[in-house]
Amino acid sequence: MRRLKIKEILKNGKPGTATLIKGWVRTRRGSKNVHFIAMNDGSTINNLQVVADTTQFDEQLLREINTGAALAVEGTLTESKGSGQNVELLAERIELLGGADPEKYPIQPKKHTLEFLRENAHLRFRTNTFGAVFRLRHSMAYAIHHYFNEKGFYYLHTPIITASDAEGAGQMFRVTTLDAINPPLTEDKKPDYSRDFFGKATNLTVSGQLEGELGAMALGEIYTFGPTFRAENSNTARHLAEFWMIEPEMAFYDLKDNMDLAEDFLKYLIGYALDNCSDDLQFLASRLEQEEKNKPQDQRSMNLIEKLKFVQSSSFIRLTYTEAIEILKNSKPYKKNQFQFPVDWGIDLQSEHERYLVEKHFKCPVILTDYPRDIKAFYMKQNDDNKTVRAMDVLFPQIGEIIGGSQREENLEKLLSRMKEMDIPAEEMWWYLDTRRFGSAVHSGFGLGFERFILFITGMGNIRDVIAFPRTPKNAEF
RNA sequence: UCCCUAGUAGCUCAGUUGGUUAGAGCGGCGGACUGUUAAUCCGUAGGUCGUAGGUUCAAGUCCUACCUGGGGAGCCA
Repeated sequence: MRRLKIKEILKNGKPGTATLIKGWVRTRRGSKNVHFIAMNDGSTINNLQVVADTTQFDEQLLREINTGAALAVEGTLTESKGSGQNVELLAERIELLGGADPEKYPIQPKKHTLEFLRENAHLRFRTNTFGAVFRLRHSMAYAIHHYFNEKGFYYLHTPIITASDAEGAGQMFRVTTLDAINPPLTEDKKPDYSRDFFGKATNLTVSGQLEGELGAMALGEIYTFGPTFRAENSNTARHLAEFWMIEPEMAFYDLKDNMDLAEDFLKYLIGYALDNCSDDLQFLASRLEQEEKNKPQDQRSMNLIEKLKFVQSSSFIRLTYTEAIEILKNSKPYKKNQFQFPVDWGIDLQSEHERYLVEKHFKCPVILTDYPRDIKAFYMKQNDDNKTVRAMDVLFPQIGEIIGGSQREENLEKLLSRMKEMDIPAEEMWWYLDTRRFGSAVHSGFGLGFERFILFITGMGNIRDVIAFPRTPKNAEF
């Protein structure tokens, strides 16, 4: 008999059909005559109830059907006599595929804290919450590829190992095969990377952007979607040492085209989740509502699904950094001295400033543009005012910066002079600069932190709970 | 990395100004129950109080260091 997925049975199952399922026991309740087994196979958040006539099965077998055990169940689909489900599986044959010792199995049919489940990350997929999170994560990854494919973008695989550390996007992880205790040394007693595997010092990538630009300047529109590594000692609910990033890069796009794409892209993904993941979203939404009940009234936030619909239907507010500084200087918290950090043109905005703009002033996603060039990367297009660059940051409520991007500097001389000012060795970047030497053109791109986006979509609070096996300082378990 | 905070049973927590045999709920185990919905009811076992030092007649409780988690900040996606 062919195994059916529970998702399919709950959707299309006809009473009277002989059916085989395989999955894991969520709960078992029993009485003298009948046992009820809630089965989940990961295909959906919903369980299928298996009904087993106690007298027809071996007592020892029933005893071993504990939470966490893997079973194959063959039987007849029937209309449920109880409330709570339409159909259930009347078991005729139950095979214990793998038991789960109830004294040792850590996942109980009760509410666990997210912290505890994080320590059991290998088993947390078996909970409703993490099942929902990881099905959503998959759907969003799929939707991202679908979106770009429909728009004629090409998926470009940029390297994971890179010799350039020019971008300066944070500390990098060194990749080496040199002996850690006795590396070959140069004359001035430093590790001799010329004798390393690649003949030079190499690291894990912090961004695929620079290589992405090379692809865009021939293929037109590309995107990368791969792992990214930052060796920053960041200990927050929004940072990972290993995370996934989507970086589209488009020839002939100016900053406005870039913003239009970013906004349309985010809204498409939200719409895809609403249309295709409603069971999981519904579960996460009600889970969040339970949590919100413990908070004081004024700190409660919008229902997850309402929030997604709101962002999907709103026009993101676009304004320049300079305008944002004006708004902040005229704000109540500024006048009452409630900001912890100063507000002045030229300084980088702090989270408290971004949060004020997004959550208090506009109450809507915001795209900030045209930042002072001194606080932004070398490759950003310089404005004619000689002070600002064509950068854009998309700011979301609670998450903060979810997208960072810019129009790129396509003028070779301007790019070179900026690199010189910032002490970036142009010789090592010859390949990057060649795009400006040969057939240069206006182009733009941005980076979307995948996990930060999944935080937004799922309403989860900690980035370590939206990636299967989080890598953070002092944590590389599993 | 900085500031704050926490670590007590498998899990979630209580444990008074330091004072005798460390408590509960859930989970586990045993039993009851003709269809349950994280079932219900009765019974029962289960603890080097994060680790290492120190103060004290006496430390789960006070002090120091370290480890780990959480909240906030910085860096950023």
